[in-house]
Amino acid sequence: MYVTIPSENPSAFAFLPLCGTKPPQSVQTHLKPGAYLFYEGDEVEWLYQVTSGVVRLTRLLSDGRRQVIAFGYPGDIIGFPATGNHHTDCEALTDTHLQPYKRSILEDRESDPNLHSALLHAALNEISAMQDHFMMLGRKSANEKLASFLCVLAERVGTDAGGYRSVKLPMSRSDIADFLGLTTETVSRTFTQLRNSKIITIENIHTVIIQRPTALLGLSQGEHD
Amino acid sequence: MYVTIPSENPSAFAFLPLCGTKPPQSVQTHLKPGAYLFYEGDEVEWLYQVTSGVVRLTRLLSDGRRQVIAFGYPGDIIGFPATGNHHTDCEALTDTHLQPYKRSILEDRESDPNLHSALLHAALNEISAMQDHFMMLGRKSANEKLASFLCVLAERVGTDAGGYRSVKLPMSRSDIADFLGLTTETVSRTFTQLRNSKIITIENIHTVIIQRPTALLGLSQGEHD
DNA sequence: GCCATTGATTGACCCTGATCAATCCACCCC
DNA sequence: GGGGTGGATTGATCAGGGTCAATCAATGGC
Repeated sequence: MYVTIPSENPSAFAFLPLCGTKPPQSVQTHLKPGAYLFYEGDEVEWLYQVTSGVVRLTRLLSDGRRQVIAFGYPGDIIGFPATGNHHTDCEALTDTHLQPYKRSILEDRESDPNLHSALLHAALNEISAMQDHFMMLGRKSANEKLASFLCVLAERVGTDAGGYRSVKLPMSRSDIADFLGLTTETVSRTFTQLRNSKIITIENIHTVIIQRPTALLGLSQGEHD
Repeated sequence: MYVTIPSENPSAFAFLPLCGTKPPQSVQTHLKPGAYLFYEGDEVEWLYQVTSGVVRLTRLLSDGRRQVIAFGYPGDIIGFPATGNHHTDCEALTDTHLQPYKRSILEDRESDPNLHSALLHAALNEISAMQDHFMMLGRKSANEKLASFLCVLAERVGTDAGGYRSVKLPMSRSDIADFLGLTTETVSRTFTQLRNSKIITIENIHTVIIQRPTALLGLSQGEHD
């Protein structure tokens, strides 16, 4: 999941045609919170589609700075191989179920044409979403970043809570910070600001309710207050 | 071209197997400086590989903020379609020659298997390079950003100039700024800093010579001074 | 139940990079 | 050659967000 420009609203995350064949023993299809699916440098053997749960893809700099590349929500494909190796670490944030696809399906067109085509389109959508995310990282303020993030989550995985939209945040504040290019302190302060201006309520640390979605959307697009 | 982590050094930008067939009249294969290849929203009919010259891909926010998504250097593929429409504007910065590929080659596996496979790999490499670029936009200082940018350019398109590496910068300072998530003033000041610390010399506004490549690489990775 | 641990929040302060404004410079056209 | 134009540089100032540090709150172990 990337923070894309709301107006575009691709939203059409479709589940790929799942292959009916049972995956071999060697593949992970279920992760407990905190479990790692792969590490940076590992050989890519499988792509995965998240079917339930949330994972986090991170990249580290030698001095410890971290960037959360993406969160993997149901429907998302993770593990696209450029060279033969993973470029990120992947950790489960919640109980997560995965549908594995052999990497060769992407490279070898014959084995399963439909799946090949579906994975290809997922890769192309990924490129497009990442382009939008550049704008967010490079050009948006802390306010706009967090508002955009909440808008995208509300749209994609929000649930109804008494007429309002409720958003679960399985990740920590520092995960959010490293995703948006901020610090935990700034993320925390920005949450507080949104709460004080009655745009959201913070039910608990992992759940926010969006009280004024239009105001939030406005903020995400650069309107002040 | 994205600003990737230098140590990885993919660098292996290979030209695709060019199709021998003459492209139809309707396609652009040559652009003069300032000419646009496509605009955001245009229908994607062709992918292009830059064979010579440099193009710039940009995305605009309604309030005028701009993000340069990428520069297209020889070898780069531009115009990957997610939906059927372009998500960026594309302008030539120099005299540019392009090799067009029908979009259908990506989607239709039959027409040209080799080319299909080559384009697919280009797309996967693109994803990987963009992930590195996230780190740069989200987590690097102005110094590190510009140093990284110059390192990547030196590696990729630098030429020899009396034992030193000379780098042509066909883009304006504000293009660089919008690419790195900075302002033109900051880019300009950072160039001046690099010049004052004798890491580069600025031959003219569009050409820099790298005097101390190791120092520049160090800066790009977060070493101070 | 009590304390230790870890993450979140808040506060005080500072610094990097943005903003606003004033030259400067290269290039071009008469 | 003179002057006009637009991008680049430099300067002065400001502010958004980072840093450092002090609570606060939730969780877990004993």
